[in-house]
Amino acid sequence: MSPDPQTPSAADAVPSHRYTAELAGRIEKRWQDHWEERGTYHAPNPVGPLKGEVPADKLFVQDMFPYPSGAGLHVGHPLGFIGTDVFARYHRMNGRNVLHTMGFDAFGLPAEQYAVQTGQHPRKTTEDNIQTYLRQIRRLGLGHDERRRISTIDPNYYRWTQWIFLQIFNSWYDADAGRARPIAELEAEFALGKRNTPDGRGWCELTRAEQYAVLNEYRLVYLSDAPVNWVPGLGTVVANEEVTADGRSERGNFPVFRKNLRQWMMRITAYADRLIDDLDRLDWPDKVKAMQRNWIGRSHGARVSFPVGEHVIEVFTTRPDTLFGATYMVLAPEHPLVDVITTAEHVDAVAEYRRVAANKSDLDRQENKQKTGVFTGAHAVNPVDGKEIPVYVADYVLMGYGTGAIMAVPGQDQRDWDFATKFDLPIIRTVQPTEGFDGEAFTGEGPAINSGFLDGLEIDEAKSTIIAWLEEHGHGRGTIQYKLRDWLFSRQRYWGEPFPIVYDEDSQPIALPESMLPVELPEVEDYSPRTFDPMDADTEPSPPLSRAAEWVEVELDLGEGKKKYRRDANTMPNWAGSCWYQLRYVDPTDTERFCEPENEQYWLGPRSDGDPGGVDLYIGGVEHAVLHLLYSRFWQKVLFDLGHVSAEEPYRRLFNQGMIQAYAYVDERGVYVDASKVVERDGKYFFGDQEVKQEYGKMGKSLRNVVTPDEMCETYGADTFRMYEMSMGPMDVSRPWATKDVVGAQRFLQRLWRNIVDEETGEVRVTDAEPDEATLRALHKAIAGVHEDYSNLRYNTAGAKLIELNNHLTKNFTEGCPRVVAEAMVQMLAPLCPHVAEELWSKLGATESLAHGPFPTADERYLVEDTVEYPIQVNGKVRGRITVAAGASQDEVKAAALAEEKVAALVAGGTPRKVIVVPGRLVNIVL
RNA sequence: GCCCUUGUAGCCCAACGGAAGAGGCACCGCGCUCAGAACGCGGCCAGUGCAGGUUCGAAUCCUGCCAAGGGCACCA
Repeated sequence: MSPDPQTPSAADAVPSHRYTAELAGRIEKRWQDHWEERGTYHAPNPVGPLKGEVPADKLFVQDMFPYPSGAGLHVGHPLGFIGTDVFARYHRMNGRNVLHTMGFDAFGLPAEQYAVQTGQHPRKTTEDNIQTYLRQIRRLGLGHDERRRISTIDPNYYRWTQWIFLQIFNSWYDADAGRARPIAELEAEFALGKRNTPDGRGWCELTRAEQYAVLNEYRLVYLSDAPVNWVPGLGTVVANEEVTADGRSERGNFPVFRKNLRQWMMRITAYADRLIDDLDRLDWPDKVKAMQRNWIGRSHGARVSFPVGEHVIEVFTTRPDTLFGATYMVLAPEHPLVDVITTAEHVDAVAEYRRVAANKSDLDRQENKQKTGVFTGAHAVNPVDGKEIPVYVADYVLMGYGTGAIMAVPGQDQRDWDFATKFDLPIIRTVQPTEGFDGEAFTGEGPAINSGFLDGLEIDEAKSTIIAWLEEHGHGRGTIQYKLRDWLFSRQRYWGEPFPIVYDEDSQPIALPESMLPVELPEVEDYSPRTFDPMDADTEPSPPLSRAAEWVEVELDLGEGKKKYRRDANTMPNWAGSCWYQLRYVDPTDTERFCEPENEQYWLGPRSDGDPGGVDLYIGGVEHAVLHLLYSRFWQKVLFDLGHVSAEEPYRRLFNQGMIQAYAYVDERGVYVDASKVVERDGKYFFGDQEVKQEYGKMGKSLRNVVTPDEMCETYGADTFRMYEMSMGPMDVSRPWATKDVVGAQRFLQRLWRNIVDEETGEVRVTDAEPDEATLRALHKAIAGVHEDYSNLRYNTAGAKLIELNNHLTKNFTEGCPRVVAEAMVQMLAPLCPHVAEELWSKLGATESLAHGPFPTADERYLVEDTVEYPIQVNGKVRGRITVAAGASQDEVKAAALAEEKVAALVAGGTPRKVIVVPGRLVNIVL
């Protein structure tokens, strides 16, 4: 073991039983082995291989699924892991059956990329990384049930990912019933004639292929030829959620192109309403709820039809009440009606405009907010007043939202106002602006004007009136529009779950039967995705699996005798495995089912009326707000609808931990220097003799400011590291890492150790003396406070209360502190610093681990004071103090306050206007 | 541009609408030491981003502004 760098020469001066990093290291290793050998953190299930005695009171705590990166951990990563561990330990000590474990989300691009660089198989690199990761987190003393470790790349795991995919594939959304149902039930409805086929023929008259084609239109997973996000630089398509606001891929930051490709989609839009509405039932941060609502983007409005000759332009608007103010219309450049309605003399101009628009990237469109457009020569008829209004083509209208066409109301919409002023189009206000309004478009509340039969109505009333009118006259209808799109579910990668789908000679997708799962990844020569020039939009994805000819071409008996089929060569996106892993944690070794219903109900089921069920506490970063958390909720709801699970939501309570950031330093050349070697002098920072500039940001290799948990454990011990990390601030606040502050946590543990153990002899130095009143008060106050703090994830204040109590002991008991106090303190310390607590607990004579308690409870007697000191305020300023019995009535306190010498002088015989007595706090006299 | 979050000692952070300080780091003094501190004791340090308002009383509630961080962004 390397010598502690901070005490280079004094090693022999250190008492042999001092709680040093070296001793902490030995203690930690010993207890980690002990826990593992005895399965201390094994949580029993009601049924199945992990069956055991289950207390009714349970707790399921989960960390967001880590990806086992090759770079290893920095001190920011375990923040959440330790947070869940403290919570789990606290509840375990208080008698609950606590499920806490950690597995790995191990498919993904980095392993593939690393494999390409090193020539190693992604499985090899991934499994190596997992071992490294496990070694790193083991050192932190996390109380995981190791039996429940899972990994998405394990065929025994992805077999069930594929199984769930098939469940979704074999379902359709019954909008009338508001839930998913098996596709077989739909087929039965067609067969019985309860439901008409698209062309009206009887179900039996259709060929099998035609029947498949009809059903495929309903499935919750379907193949689509719609435009998708193609990323040549990655060689794969990605989901909308994986495209950043500036039109680049979240991973790799490559340009994204819209391209028509045949891809798998999941019909998440069918669940849009439930995904929004059920947010109200979740204990989640408002921020995340807001982001999901935003992403789903539900807006209420109307579809309105505007005739153009014999054609009809349908628009979506959230402001049907402003229909009388529609002075022109706009089609998106890609709108199919553009070709149809453009008049001969405008054809050239329109074609030119569309050509230019097509070549603009999304970024260009966004950066240039100057309105552009061109007249089509056509006019549409406003259904409310029969007026003819011109139809334009402009790229400020997007094909991807609503109907790709709008009615323009410049009086109430700033974008339309801008366009109208530029093209000299009329502007009619249809909402009376508030007095003094001197802006352009008015978007506020007000009565309708210039709107015929709507005049005088407020916006909401006008909306419902006009919608009723539109529906009555067949010009439109009220509707709801969503921003959410279906989920693009295929990727052209090697390192992911293969689809359990084959194609027959008609290219119809056919689901493989459950008995053929898992469909395992084949070995291939070259597992790299074929990537292209990132800017080259005219490229095609080429999945690595398509090159595994002997895997793709298969002969199977799918009920029609042995036939040749072609496998789907795509793989599932990274998110697939994390959509359901909480269910597998519950039943990790079940070979018959993805999760046994009894176990699911016990750990995840609803606990009261209206409770959606789910994990009791889910901690992770906010970056998954709309990706993982939306997808996961979607899968959960499908499984719920199909009767496979009892919980409607996967994660009942969500908590976002903050990010640990760090200072970084750049020299004159702008090059980052090793942050650990920078020293501060007189408010300036120096790297050697060179002055450097301080920056602040994420921890990372490129900023040269990484601090690892390994080095913290080495230098201070895991318990000190845990203690420090939890006491830096509240869990949800981002804060800067400061290695120099860690020593505070270490000093605390040393003092606590010293209060119980003789540093010279190693003997326990507690006494059997009865603690004095003040000590009992301090103890029970700490107990009460610590309970509060642990259950509310306020570990920083819990830690402070322990320090406070320990400081009291240090000051008052130089010859050893009373045993009862020492014991309670060790128990309270255990969730934060489990190793040293176990060690002290056993030194105090225990033979059982502290993992399952006991945990002290506060005695009310010591929480109430006999006497209370009241500050007396006169007009808000403290002028004196009185001490009265705790049970004194308000009148007694008031009388005592007025009698106080300085106060009486100020009141000087007059009558105060008001005397406020706040029981237990203070008295305020208003003169 | 819109939405959300956060502004308290040199730094990280506490404080049911009720005396601004729980804890840690840094700093200073004294003690113990040949010496040192990862020891003991004690201390220094802010009036809560700014301006208003509500209230007997505001760090806390409300309004506006400023700053930092995050999300969304021509979504009709």
